[in-house]
Amino acid sequence: MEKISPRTLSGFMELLPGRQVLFDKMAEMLRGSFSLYGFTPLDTPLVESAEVLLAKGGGETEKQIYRFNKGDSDLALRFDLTVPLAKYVALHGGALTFPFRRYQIGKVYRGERAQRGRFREFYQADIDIIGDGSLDIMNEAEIPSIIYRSFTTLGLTKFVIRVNNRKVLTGLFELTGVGQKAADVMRIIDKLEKIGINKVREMLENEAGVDADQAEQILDIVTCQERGEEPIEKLSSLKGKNETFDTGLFELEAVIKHMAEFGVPNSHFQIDLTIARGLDYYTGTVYETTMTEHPEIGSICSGGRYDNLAEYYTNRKLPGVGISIGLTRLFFVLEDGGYLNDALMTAPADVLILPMTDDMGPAVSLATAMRQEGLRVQIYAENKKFKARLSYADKLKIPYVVFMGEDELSKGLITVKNMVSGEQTTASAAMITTALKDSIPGIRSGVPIREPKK
RNA sequence: GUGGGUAUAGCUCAGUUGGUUAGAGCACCGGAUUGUGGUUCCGGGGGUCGAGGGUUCAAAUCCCUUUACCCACCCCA
Repeated sequence: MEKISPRTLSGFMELLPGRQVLFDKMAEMLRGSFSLYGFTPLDTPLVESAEVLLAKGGGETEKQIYRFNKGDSDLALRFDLTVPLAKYVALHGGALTFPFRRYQIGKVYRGERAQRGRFREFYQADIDIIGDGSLDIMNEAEIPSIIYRSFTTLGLTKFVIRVNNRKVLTGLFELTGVGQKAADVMRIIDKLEKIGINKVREMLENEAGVDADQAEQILDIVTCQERGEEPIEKLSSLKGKNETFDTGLFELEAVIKHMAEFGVPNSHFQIDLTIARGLDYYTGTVYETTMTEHPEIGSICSGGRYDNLAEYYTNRKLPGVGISIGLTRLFFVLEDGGYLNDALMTAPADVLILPMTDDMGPAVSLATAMRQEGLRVQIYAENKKFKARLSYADKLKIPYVVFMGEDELSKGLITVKNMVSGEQTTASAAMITTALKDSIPGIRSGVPIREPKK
């Protein structure tokens, strides 16, 4: 029979068991961090009606979304976790308590060309705080501290949380007379770090149709940091001329001030007037977190404030603030930096039982008794050679193997072998179970270094 | 959607100006060692050279087409 060649689609990721364990550890640590801030877990469907997901319409989303029909239904895969959240709060708002704080870790889908750090299927970890009618700016300052805690908990130190405020930019554009072209100007300004000031100047003039002196005014403000100027001071000089600008500046100052109180050290955040985007529903504060040692991978966590998340689904006004962490990207950064290593590796079982007689009964009873005590146990029931069985334990890094052979069973005993030290002990099942129970918690947190063979 | 690159064993890759039966390392299986793994040694299985067509006495190698993947742009986590 002709075989179909097994393959995984481009941009989709599959991990081998060892790395999957590490990925799950990473997700678990993030959940731990999020719950410290009082967020509740949420899960929503991967598939939604296309009408719901495309409510906003137009733009990149429409081009990149996976969309398909099943019977008469027009369906789509979610391309982020924020739109489904909007639907969720619009639908269940009556039953939720606001401000609603939820976290969600799940896969999202984008039908774009895959490349380094860009996947078609990837995990996002989102946290959002949704208010009913209003939401205090304090929440916008708290979000970066959650990023800070989450990343440092994972062991990361080399990252910067950049903060900006869209109202500041919008106001600035109005002030310089390019308000009509705000979207294009923002898009181009956002490229500053990547392509440099000269190309940006060129693009502003050629693509956005901005006058040379208008471009100069904007660039003067936006790149002030590179010249060693203090952004807040620079912006303050423009105060009182545009309402949107003033509001944005006030918010930016407040966020910066409270962020410090929330414990984000100066070294890990900066005002960056060039970050503008993320998805386009943001209306005020925006965040973008990049890894100092992996600029090529792009933003690993971004988000911001949106004034009316659910406007396409309800008349109820539900402002919010949130961020999205690109877990799949984060995982590669963590692996590359050696943050996920054997110290975090956990074997799938604590004990492997090898029944060596035809009667599996005693092995099954022992497994049941050990599981009752909280030990993670596998029975190796296959009729393979002894060395193959031990090799199985070795490959899976299972730390203890129990032998149940004629010799032991006839005396009512069992033998346990410590796969790390090679030591073997023969004793009653009860004694061994108790001894393992005491030693396992330490083992489970990581596989100890194997002693060299003599 | 646009541009560039790559495609040889399960994986990572060699393969000379086209020239006998296409190789290595890792992985896998067996043996040395029938109740003792991770080391070592010996042996073994596994390939329509991505697919289709062409040039040639002869193609993994040269040409054309096509597909997939990778990288970059757009955009983004």
